[in-house]
Amino acid sequence: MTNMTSHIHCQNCSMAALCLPYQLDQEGMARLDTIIQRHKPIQKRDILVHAGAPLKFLYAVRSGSLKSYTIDDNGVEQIIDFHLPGDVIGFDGLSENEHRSYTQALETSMLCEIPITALDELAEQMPGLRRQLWRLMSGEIFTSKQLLGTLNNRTAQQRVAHFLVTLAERFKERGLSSRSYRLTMTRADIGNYLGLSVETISRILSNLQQEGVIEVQNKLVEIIEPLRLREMAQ
Amino acid sequence: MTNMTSHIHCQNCSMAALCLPYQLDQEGMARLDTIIQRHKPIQKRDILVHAGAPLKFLYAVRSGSLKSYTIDDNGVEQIIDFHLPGDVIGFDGLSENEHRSYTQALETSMLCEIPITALDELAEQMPGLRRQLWRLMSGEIFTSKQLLGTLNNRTAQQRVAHFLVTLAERFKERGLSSRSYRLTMTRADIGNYLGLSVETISRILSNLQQEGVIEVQNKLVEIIEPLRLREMAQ
DNA sequence: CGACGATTTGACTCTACTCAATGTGTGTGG
DNA sequence: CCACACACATTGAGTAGAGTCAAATCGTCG
Repeated sequence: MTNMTSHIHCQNCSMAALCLPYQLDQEGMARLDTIIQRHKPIQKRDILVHAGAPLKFLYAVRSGSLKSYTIDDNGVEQIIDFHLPGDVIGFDGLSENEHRSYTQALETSMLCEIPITALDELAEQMPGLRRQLWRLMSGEIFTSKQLLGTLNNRTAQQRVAHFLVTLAERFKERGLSSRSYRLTMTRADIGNYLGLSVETISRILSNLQQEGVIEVQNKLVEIIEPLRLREMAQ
Repeated sequence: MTNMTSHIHCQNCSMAALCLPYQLDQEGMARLDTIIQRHKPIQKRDILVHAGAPLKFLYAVRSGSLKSYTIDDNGVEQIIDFHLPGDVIGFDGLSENEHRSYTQALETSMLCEIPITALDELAEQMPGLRRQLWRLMSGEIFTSKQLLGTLNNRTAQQRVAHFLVTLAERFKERGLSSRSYRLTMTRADIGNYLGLSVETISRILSNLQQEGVIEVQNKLVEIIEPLRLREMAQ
């Protein structure tokens, strides 16, 4: 039997428009494809990278989802990101040549492995790739600063509403339903990320459901009134 | 009379180690220097860049300090960054080719203006410059995600202590005293940045002073017990 | 089927906010 | 150089939103 993953290439990956290949021509995509390794699937709870480990690869998410977190001086986990297909993991480590956070799978996930040195060489020759790398990093800078503003000066309800809206937008970009989706992270993860307690997350999801804005069934979320939810996020 | 600023070059700039020229050799620095314009000094309250304006230049701070902020849908200012000498402003705009935030001087400040297109061309030819650009962007990604973790799940006192410690570290990197410094931003700015009210900032600075950890005299801060302050930031 | 982790709900507490009043500094114009 | 005005900062009192603690229920994976 042939390797089932052997036919996966940037050229036919549905996430290409969000990922490194964005705006590359056929030849550029083919060149990028040659340096990329397909990583074996990782299982729920598996740790992809450890904070402090040397940064040899960036990883692009092909399917599934992951969370990144740091461990602070008190040994407390602090989630800094959730990764969906098309996201590139590891940019925060480039400055020190080592990973700055842990990244753990929230479900079985498939990844592409991109060697940094080969990527640098390719970026030298391909202005389009260089621009996309800048674009991705710049976007990450903006969204994390934006998030800062979203969390500061906002109530618990606004934060949760913002979280749900942002997830919906991200799913939509990925060709998935922005109306209903599955949360692969726990309530505790969401609370940690938003700076709220588990109980508060649970209560607010219940309230939003009672008000008819969303339907929640365990991990499944359905957004009944997208506009109202968006207003609540302000 | 000759232009007083004409003798300022990357080669003799004291901020070179923090800025774009880091780890470039003499020749590389000279090449970088040719594309950089010295911007005329900007005065307190002047706005350097407006959100939405096309991104033509990055700016490096040579002296002084600035704040960056967005205006949210409710017209409320949200400060996302304070810039000190050596910092590069504008990375968050690369993804959309326009500035994503406003940047305003907190005091009279001197800036270097770096044309993006020329920088891209130079980065193509100079691997060291490319690496430093990656390093700076990556560092910004890390610190803003780190800050997220610092603000979430932390009390007002921890946030303020963290803010003071971080400023001290940044002044130290810049060859200035990490023991005493002047806050160029108002208490309201600090509160906005940390997600706290002006009153809370004021009260906490008073408390820290009463406990003998710091001395505050208006804008002047002296850190009496750096270790204790650092502990309080945890 | 059983055990453990995740989630929900309730009761009480406390931190940081708001509102209000007063004090302090800075800068401008006469 | 001084006086006045305005922005900035401090301090106090009362309040509310989110945290903590506790207990019950639900789901999932051996």
